[in-house]
Parts: sequence; structure tokens; C-alpha cells
Amino acid sequence: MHDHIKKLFSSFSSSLIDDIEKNAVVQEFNAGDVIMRTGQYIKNTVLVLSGKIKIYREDDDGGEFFMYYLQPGQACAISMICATKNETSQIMAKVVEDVELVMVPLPLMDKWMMQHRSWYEFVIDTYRSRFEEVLEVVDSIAFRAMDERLEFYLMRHKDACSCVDLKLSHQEIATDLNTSREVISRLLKKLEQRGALKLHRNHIELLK
Amino acid sequence: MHDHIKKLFSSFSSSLIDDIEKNAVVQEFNAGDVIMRTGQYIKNTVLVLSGKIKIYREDDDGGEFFMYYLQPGQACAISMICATKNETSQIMAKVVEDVELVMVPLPLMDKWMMQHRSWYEFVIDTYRSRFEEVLEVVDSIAFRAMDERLEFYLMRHKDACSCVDLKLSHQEIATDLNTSREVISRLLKKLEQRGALKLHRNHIELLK
DNA sequence: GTACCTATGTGATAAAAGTTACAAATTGTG
DNA sequence: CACAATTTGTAACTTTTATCACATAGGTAC
Repeated sequence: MHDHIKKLFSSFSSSLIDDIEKNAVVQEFNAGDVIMRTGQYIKNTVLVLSGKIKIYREDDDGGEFFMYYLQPGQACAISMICATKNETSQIMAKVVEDVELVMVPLPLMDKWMMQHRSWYEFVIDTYRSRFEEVLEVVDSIAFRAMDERLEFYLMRHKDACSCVDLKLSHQEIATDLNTSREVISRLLKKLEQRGALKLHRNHIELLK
Repeated sequence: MHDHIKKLFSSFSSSLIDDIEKNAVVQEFNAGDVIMRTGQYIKNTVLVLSGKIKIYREDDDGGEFFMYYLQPGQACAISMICATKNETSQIMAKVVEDVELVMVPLPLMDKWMMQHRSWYEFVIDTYRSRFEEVLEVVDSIAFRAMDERLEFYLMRHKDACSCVDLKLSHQEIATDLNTSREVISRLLKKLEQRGALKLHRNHIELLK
């Protein structure tokens, strides 16, 4: 496992990785699993070894809103931020590609901040980058209409999968953006007419 | 100054407050001043001693979107999060009531994390509570229509000033929510008809 | 007082987004 | 192949929000 972690989390010191191996466990989940629900107690800090997770905000009436992806080499900022207090999760996490996760018990998360400089820097950097990502999400919904929000959404998915072929149905996009499928279908058609993409069943091919 | 800080930041240890007094400077700003603009370099971590600051997100076409208040006893999470890297500000800060600010040079911010347990806990807690506040803001724009967003906005202002008389013009509210004045005037009228508030020139009296 | 500025009220209209209803196309299954 | 389930396309309509135009009201300066 040492080499696997070293490769993905290249900033981690050897002693930190040793500590992770001694104290953390690896858990696997399958695509489609919901591994964290809003309101659940957080017991671990989560590092992603492989696979892909989508993080959502939920509202009271069952609405979902896509926030960001969790990918190999990344950690869940929410699970770090809740470390000290015995907090419940403010988000919902859905597995979209089978994942292997390193589960670090919360008390260690806090303890390592003082013991491992590379852990401290990783945690702070995770906070910072997620905070900035969430601010960009705020921009998109506060300032932009649905057509631009859709483009922003597609762009982020392109970045996340490093490919131009997005395996998404119109309904899934609509759910992620908390709007209706018809709206997305119409806007996608417009983007296709503009030559920005090509529509297929169950996937979207980005051209620009 | 020691007692002033001790009273507002009650969790700070004496040695931390001594370090603050030795290394930080107090700066004053007046209502209306913009003390931080988007894209400016951050040189200090900011603690608020008195007064009130509104934090905004800006877009390219001059739009503003109100994020949250900074108040006495609080610190600017953005200015902390940018500490390590030499980052620029992602937000704009407007003084709404004359403020006294403690300016801590960025290198110290990072150094104190290891030296003062009470500083470490304060910083982590500031991250956490701001992150959660921003997530609530996301909820309000992702899931709610303008009438509910307005109510959420008024409620937050009520909490921030601890009073029921909000000194706000319709135009200011519209700017903060990135919409138009007419929309706000009409929605406020509806709220008045429902008995939720009473409208006056330049201020709004909350009844519920 | 009058002139002027700012804040608020309101109607008419346009544009964007959400809803309803249903058709057509594609895929999977027995 | 027949049939069901899923995905996508689209028209008609409603609701919400934005924009334009202008009226009115309160406060300030002279």
C-alpha cells in the first residue's frame, strides 16, 4: 500500500505514510453506493485511492445539487473540517466509479496536524482548494443563467474525467443542476446547433 | 489592547495575545471603504475588533453577491486560507460600520499554528464555520426562488445586527442578491401584506 | 416656499425557466 | 421478433424574473 499512497499523495512524508498504514483501513464501494448522507455522523477522514465520487448538497424536499468531484489523490474536505467537533455531515456522497478509500479515524486526523508537517500542509491545501471551488460554484448560480451554468457543468466534468466523451444522461445533468430534464435537453440542442458538442444516447461528445 | 482581544477572542491563550500585541498592528477604516478587492494580494490575516464588514463575491461585469458578515470576534477565513501560498483575494470586503482591525502578517499566521494550540483551534473553527455558512448560501440560491432567498437574506441581517430594524434600501438588497430593485420592492410589499414586516423609508422593521 | 435628489410604487412587457403532455427513438429481455 | 423500459425530442402553457417607463413620496439645500 505504501507505494500506492506515495504515488497518489506525493507530498506525504514516509513517516506519515507509515502512520497511515498502521492506523487506517482501506474500504471499497461500488458505483451507485451512497457512502455518506446528510446528517450522518462523520467517523473518518477519507482519502481516495481510486475511483470517483460526486459530492452533493441536499435540500429538505429531496432536491440534489452537485458540488464537486472527489478523485484519486484527494481527500474529503468536509470530513476533515468536522474532525475536531463531533459533527454531522453537511453533504451527500455518491460513488460514480468503484472506489478504494483510506479511512483515517478522526482523532488521528487532528493529532497528525502537529506531528506531520506534510499532513498539515495537505489538509490546509485541501481546505483552500475546496473553498475556492465552492466559491466558483456560487458564482455560477449567483451570476449565470442556466445555459452558462450548463456549460460550466460540462467543463468541470470534462476536467474531472480528462476526456471529451461524457457519460451523462440529460436527466442526470438536470438532477445535478436542480432543474428539469426538458430544460437541459433544449439547452443541449442549442449547444449542438452551435457546434459545441454532439449528442448521443447516454453520452455527450464535447467538440470545443 | 490585551484585555480588548481577550474579551472578544476568549479562547486565545495569554501567550498568543502577547504575540499578537508584539507583531500585529491595529488599523481603522470607515464605513463605505472597500478594504479588499478581488484579485488583490493578501498580506495579512484580519481579526475584527469592532465594526462590521460585508464580504462579497464579484463577477466580471461588475455584479456583486453578498456572502456573509465579518463581525467583532471573527476573522477573515479567506485571509487565513491564502496564508501559505502567495495568493490573491477571491472576494471583496466592504466596511458597513467603522472598523478596527488587527492585521497579522501572513508568515506569523502559519507559524502560530504550531506554536499556539488556541490559534490552531481558532483557525480550524473559522474555516469550518465559514465553509458551512457558504454551503447554506449555496442552498439558498440552488434550491430557493427569490421570495425565499429574500427572507433568508433578511433573517441573516437580523442575526448580524441583533435587531429587528434593518437599515437597508431596496436597491442595496437587490445589489446584494444580484437582482433588480423592482423585484425586491414587489416581494417586500408581499411580505408586508403577509404581516412579516413593516416598510419605512431606508429601513425595514421585522415583525416575525 | 421651490428645486432637486433619492427612494419607493406600479403597470406593461419581454425573456427565462418550470410544467404538462405526449411522441419517437433506442436498448434490453424473454 | 414482440414488448417493456429508458432516453430523448418537442409543443403548448404557466410562472417567475428581468426590463422599461414613469408616477409618487420624503428629505435636503437654497
